[in-house]
Amino acid sequence: MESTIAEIEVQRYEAYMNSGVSWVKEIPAHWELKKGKWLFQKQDRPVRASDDIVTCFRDGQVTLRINRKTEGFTNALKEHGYQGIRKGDLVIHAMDAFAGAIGVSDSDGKATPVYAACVPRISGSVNPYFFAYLLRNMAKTGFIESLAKGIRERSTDFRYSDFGELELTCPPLEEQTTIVDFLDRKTAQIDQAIAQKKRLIEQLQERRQILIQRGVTRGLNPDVPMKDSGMDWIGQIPAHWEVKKLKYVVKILKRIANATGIDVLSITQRGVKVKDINSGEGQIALDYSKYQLVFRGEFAMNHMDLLTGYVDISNFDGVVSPDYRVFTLTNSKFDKHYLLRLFQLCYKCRVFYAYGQGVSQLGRWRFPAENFNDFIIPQPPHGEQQEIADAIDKIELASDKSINQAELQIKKLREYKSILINAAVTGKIKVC
DNA sequence: CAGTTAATCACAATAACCAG
DNA sequence: CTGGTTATTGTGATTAACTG
Repeated sequence: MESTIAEIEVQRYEAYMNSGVSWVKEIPAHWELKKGKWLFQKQDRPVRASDDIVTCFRDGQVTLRINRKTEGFTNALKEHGYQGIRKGDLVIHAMDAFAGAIGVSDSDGKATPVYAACVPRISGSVNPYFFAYLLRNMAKTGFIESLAKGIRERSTDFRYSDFGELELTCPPLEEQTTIVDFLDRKTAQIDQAIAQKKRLIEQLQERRQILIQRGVTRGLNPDVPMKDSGMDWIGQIPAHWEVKKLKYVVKILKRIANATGIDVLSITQRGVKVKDINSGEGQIALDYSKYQLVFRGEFAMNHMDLLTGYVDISNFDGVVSPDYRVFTLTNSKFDKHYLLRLFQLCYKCRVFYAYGQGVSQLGRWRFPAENFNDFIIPQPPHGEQQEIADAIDKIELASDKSINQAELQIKKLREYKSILINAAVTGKIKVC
């Protein structure tokens, strides 16, 4: 933590004193500690006819709801107790303050009664943006949550009255503004760097997908002569490849266990995993004896929902839901790992989706056995299948490495950002 | 009664369970 | 096999139930 702070040119204030409050040990000697209520006053404004709803998000942005998103909200039948919000108000969201829902509004509008709209007690005497940074920092460090009186998870109820009793670090006004400007600048830089890393990850994932797709459907040699495949989802394939219906390649199995005590497997989007049925998590079946057997090396597929389902080769002996599809390779001219890549591609690129059936395309879109059996796949020579599968393994390994690295960098940037904000608003560092 | 506090809703995503 | 349903989580709200 200290070493991360050292990355910026650390400048300390000349003198410090004990703060006397629990959440910060010492503060610059010329700063003051003031209760929230001496600095800010709660406003109770009537709602105007033209007001739109202002929302305070957990990242601290306080803006018209429609600026961020328009869906996923319900509208009140009668906006009982609603209040006016004005641009520049320090807004505290009593329910979600513990998670950082505190900020300065960038718009005029109205909000629900769980919001507190605060203005400086003496106009122009404090910079609300400084205190928004400070309070969000107190949320991030868990201090606001520690004040909770209620029992349920979101009961923190950090209301104006609680805010009013807090002793807040209060630098001179010019310093508040200097700190705000500094943090605005720095956090914008950090956010930009994070956005860049996120784009990089997207690009890596996209590129990986393209390479996998190319390998599976066209092979590794780009110069090989091509022919029409007759499969609408591929188009052309190498001229020396063949095609086969799945029923000549794999066989669907259904072996009901009629016994319990066997490991229950779950088919997740990260592969087949052993499910912990004693943890109380997820859905639990009344009767596991009707589950079907899966042996190591066999395929298991969630064909119940072509949107959220997936397919994998099991690394475990166990049982899965009888609603799932277990099948095994029966054609010695095919390589298991090439097939798996092909199937997984068909999920990710919504190829199977086109062959689905059901009442709802959202959540209930199945892949009927008949369509599965008649599904036509490319058949490269066996040795080439192995080469393709090996090449894809390598691609995946390399891109995983880059993606993990970028994710780690994002994590570090986020940490750095909160450490920086913490240091600036509590006077651990002097900014200029 | 108004203002708080507790409970509940909505919606999306994931991974299924169950009855006929 | 088909159609209907569910548990859980996160994050934005709304609304019912208390309390003085």
